Amino acid sequence: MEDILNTCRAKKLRITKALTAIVGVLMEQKLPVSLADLESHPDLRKICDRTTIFRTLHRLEDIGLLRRLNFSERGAKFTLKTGHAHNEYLICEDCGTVQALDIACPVHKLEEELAKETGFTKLHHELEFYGICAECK
Amino acid sequence: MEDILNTCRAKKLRITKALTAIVGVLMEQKLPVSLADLESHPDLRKICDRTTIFRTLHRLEDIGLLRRLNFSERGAKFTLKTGHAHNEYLICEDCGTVQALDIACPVHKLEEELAKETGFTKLHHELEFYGICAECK
DNA sequence: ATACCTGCAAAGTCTTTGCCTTAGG
DNA sequence: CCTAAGGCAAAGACTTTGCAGGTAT
Repeated sequence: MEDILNTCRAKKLRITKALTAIVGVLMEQKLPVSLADLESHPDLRKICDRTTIFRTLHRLEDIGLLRRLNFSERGAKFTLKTGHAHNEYLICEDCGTVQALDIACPVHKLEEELAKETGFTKLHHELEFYGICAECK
Repeated sequence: MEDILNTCRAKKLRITKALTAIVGVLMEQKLPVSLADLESHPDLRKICDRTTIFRTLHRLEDIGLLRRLNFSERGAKFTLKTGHAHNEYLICEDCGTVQALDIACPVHKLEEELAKETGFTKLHHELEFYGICAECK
């Protein structure tokens, strides 16, 4: 938590009540969350409105602390980049549940090769497996 | 083309002018396209409107001929599932260009393991690499 | 003949911006 | 103090739906 706030300070963000609350909520998430998820979170509902969350998320993204994911049909989801970020997810197309896969990155080597072959920099990836889960089948 | 239309017939879709035109345009695409891309395509612009394309895409998705992808920040993109579908893409976060990677699927084995371990069925995946391309850097 | 399909317009949903106020450094 | 951040309301950008009329089978 302090690490994150220090990075914010270093990047000239002001440490406001909203920022600390949002970072706090983001830290306790096991899965990526949407803007709407945050808006309705009890710790945020009363202290800041949607616009503040929206802009704060973008600031965090700009300074490289937050990753935006696009796997939901409608709307982005966000996850902190700190620590052991998961980049692989398993999603049921029927009930919509998402689980992070706790596996070694299966495309790390490929990513390095791509960087070499294509000249792309700052490579990262997003890998989602979709299917129908055991319950829904 | 005939294969696709036959599948449509088998699934009780009516073979309308709009359907054949949309399938035709989809077949000539090398990359996934958005609803807006289709709407402005010269072969479609005059013969059908956005709603028709929207609903046709959903019908094609329902009968399993079309895949919906979510990698663009805003709005879905679609690609036919026929033949050698690409499931891996390389995307520049600055200029937004997308290229399909012509590589052997790097997660095929993992996908089979997942099916076995989790009980998921109908597994498929979406893998996107993001970065900054050589020109934009 | 009868479902299904189409087009237009309108309603939704979620994101983004303008502008004035508040408060961090 | 000075400038970034917050809040409200309104504008955007797409997507989705209702309904009347057209068309494939």
